[in-house]
Amino acid sequence: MGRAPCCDKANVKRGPWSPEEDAKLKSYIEEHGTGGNWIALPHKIGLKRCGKSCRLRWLNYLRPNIKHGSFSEEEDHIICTLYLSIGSRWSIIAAQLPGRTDNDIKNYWNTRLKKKLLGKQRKDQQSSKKGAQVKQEMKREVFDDLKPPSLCMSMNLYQSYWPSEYPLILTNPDIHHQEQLHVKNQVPNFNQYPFDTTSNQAEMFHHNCDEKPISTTAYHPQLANTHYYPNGDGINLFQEFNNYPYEINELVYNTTQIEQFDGLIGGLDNIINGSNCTSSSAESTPSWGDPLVCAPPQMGYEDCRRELLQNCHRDQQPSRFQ
DNA sequence: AACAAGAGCAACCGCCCTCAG
DNA sequence: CCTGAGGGCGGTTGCTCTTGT
Repeated sequence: MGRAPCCDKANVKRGPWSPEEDAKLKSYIEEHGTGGNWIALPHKIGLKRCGKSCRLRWLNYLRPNIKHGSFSEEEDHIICTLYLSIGSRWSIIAAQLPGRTDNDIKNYWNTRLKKKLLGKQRKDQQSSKKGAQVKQEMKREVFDDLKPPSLCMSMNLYQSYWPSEYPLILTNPDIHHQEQLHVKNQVPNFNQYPFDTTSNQAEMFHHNCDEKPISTTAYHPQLANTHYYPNGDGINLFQEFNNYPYEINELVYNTTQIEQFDGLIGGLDNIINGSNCTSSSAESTPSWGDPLVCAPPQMGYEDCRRELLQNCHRDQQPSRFQ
């Protein structure tokens, strides 16, 4: 048995809202509120609209303090940084941008920011392409048919917080296609641990890193509310990374100019916690292609875990976190 | 000037989660 | 505990406007 529709689709108006409908909805909600029931709302006002449609119209367009118009550079930066950190959780990203709706941000990302990012990347690549890179690209064409190299993304997230004495090699998750992206020098060697997409990736990481590096999430417990939860054995750092959008994986995988992503990820601190990183340029505010120099973690694994748990507890998270 | 292609965005769709009965 | 309604959210669609030829 299928699910009952929320409204009689044959008898509701669809398509663009008229100014009259907007005015009706706006004045009613401003006077009476939503009443906690969107489905019943249109009947009360005499609107021939689906309740969900009313909700969407109110949230995305009619409610007060909605910001329309172009996005600022700072907003761009926040969106990109959070997208790289938490993926397409538009409502969470929107919560960091007062006046912006998740729908707005989603549209903005899909139509402009994504292209801006990829366009910049391609331009950079074209201008600096050398023989080895061409070779790598040819090799990658074969690889395109395979699973996106999600681990590259997750590894890269660590970069800003990775102690310089523990340089990284990014490795494709597919053990049969170990094309490596050298981020800094060498070691540790992830290849020695058999990898498949269903294995416990956190365990592997844990093993290799001697518990020293801490995830961005661990530094920013606010984001832990989204998905990254500690379990009894530590923090499950990787459970979401397989869901990373392909183009971001590709971007990270493809890039030889990791500094750009350092800047993005390191910028999280500026956005959420206040600065823990310093820009390598004279400006205090990081911008595109502006490498950030981040201090190595001051906290150890246990410290971070404790802090994360405290935050979970404070925010009344379910007991599974304790 | 006319047409096609592309870009931008509002709105819809449908799945998932929560919670009341 | 089970079920179904409502809300929330991410993905997608399709209309309108702009730009290029």
